[in-house]
Amino acid sequence: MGKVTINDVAKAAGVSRSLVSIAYRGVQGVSEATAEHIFQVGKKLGYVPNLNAARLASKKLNTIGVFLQDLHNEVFADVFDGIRAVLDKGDSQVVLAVGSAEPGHDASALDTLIASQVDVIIAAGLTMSDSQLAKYANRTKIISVTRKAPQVSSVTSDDYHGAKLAVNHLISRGHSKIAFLANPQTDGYTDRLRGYQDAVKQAGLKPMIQQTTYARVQAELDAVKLIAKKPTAIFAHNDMAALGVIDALISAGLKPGQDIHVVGFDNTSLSQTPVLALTSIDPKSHALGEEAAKIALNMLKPSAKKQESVQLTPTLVIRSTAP
Amino acid sequence: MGKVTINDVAKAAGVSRSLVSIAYRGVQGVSEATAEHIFQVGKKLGYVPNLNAARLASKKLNTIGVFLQDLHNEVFADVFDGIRAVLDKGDSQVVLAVGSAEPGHDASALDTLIASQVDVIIAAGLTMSDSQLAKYANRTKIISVTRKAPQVSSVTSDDYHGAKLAVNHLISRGHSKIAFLANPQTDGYTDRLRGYQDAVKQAGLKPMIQQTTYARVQAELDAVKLIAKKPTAIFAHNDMAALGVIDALISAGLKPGQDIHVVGFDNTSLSQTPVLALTSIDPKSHALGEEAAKIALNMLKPSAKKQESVQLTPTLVIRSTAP
DNA sequence: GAATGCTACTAGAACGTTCTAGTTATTATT
DNA sequence: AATAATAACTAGAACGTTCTAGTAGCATTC
Repeated sequence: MGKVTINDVAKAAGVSRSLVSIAYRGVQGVSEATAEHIFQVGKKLGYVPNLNAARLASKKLNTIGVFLQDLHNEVFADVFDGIRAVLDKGDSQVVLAVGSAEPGHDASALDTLIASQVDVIIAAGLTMSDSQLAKYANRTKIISVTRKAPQVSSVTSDDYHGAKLAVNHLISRGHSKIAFLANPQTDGYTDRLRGYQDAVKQAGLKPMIQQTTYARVQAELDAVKLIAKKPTAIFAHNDMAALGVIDALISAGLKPGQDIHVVGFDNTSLSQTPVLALTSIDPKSHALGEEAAKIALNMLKPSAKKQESVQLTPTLVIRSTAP
Repeated sequence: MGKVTINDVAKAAGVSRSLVSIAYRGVQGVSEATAEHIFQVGKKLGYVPNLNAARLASKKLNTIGVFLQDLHNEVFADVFDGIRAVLDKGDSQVVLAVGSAEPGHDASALDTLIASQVDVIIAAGLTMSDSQLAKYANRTKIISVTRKAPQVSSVTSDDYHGAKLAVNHLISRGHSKIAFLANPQTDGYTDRLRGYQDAVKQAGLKPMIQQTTYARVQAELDAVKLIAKKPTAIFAHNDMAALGVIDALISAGLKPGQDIHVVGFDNTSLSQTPVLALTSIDPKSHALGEEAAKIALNMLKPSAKKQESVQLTPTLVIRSTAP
């Protein structure tokens, strides 16, 4: 079980170590015949190039670090799919790190990526403070996805506009008591809040806001409080929270889409299922991932701009919880 | 932005490179005072140990590779939480790789983990063939989670028993036309199928089986076919498929839990929501992750057994789709 | 007061790659 | 026929750590 190294392959194939390296990296400088020979010997010996050694020795290995906040929220799976759709075509490598409910965990995940010497970091759903994020941006190239941040490259959806879309849809359907279930811990909180407030104000209505936290169960509890205030429609800061609202409605014997209308945010595959049929704002998560990956690839080039931000325009997807 | 190395810190702190290494690894051999001094200098210079170099030089770095098949399926998030619950306490490091819908992708993900020189691999939801998996097991220590495999360490739920639980529950409620929506591509397919068949046979009933694939949308289409055969209850191979079944029922104007009963498998947080209230078999995903992590830690020790397998006993969680 | 053990530290050789600067052949150009 | 250009290959120095074997100093033991 002793590890087979590049030297073993070189010796067995009767060539230099350098040539084996060239062959395995697939760069020019080796004849097709010898390359084939080297691969055969390598395969026989069970040679697998040591990625750590490669990353140490190589300056230009195009390693991209990806951070995902929460595996339980499908948004991040969508973003990751988008990232991979772009990256899989090229010759870059991906190092993954995921966050957790614990507060400081996203910082330590970024630390691990930096320690792995990634060239760029794509971070989706960071919860750290703006100032902490700015510090990281000083140390490494970082692209924040879903979370807007001053001084840092970001790929986001226009949360303000998305919130307005949601509320205006409800207003156009004649609602006058529109509540907002907000999560201050989540990306785009301030923008969605502003969008909600402006839309409500412009229609001459009164805002009705309830704060909640990340967990769906908590959203359900807070939704109960909100329902007690008798709104006719509820806009939830994301689909997971919207699910909490629907749960609360059902437990209260109310029918979503009839007694109270509900709009979510994220348009996850969950909202698309006929059971839920959740009207939701589509932030184009997959496209966010793609854009972030493209920027990441740009940043690998020496000519890269320091900062580059993209904002996509969300759309409203009408389903039966708010027809 | 030039990288700060251990040598820079050593020089600036007036100590040897070795001592800086000792301090940062937190091992014995440095006085508290100098360690503090080293950290201060390191912090001032912005030193971050290069993980690649460390992994290359070190023999005993306790690196554990984790493979997750599909970020869209919450089971794997649960498993990962379990893994982390155990691993976060120790001093091991985790390298993550995730699969995708593409067929050969899980093999290349394992290759990457092996190339990263991980000491053990915890692989959740592998879809490769038994023989291919056996080959990997020859090359590296590997623990298969959710997927049982001969000759390979595995942590699984008793799928046979789980399927029987589901079917027997339906039988006890008086059902006589119980269908099974099966996915041959998924873990535990054969066992769940056997469990279903045996339970049905023992009750003197006729099996009614429809195959489907991984995607939920496909499950919905296949569920439609199944419904045409007029079963009174449907057992789905997992929660995602059960969701497809429920979608199909609703589209057909039928009420799950009333017109047709539905049982899923995985007990994901989704099934727990009041909207769905899906009766499901709980394979203890979180515990599976924990057990796998414990075995992985055992395997790091030189005295480790070659193969170690654990099987947990699933339970039935009754909710309103099959009361 | 010599031997022993312990703590705090260091020098220098690994670890397995990549990369720069060559060296040979071989082919093309004048 | 001489020169230039190209292709195929190599030697050896990085890369930034860890680890083994050791030294110096000091307290403890007999």
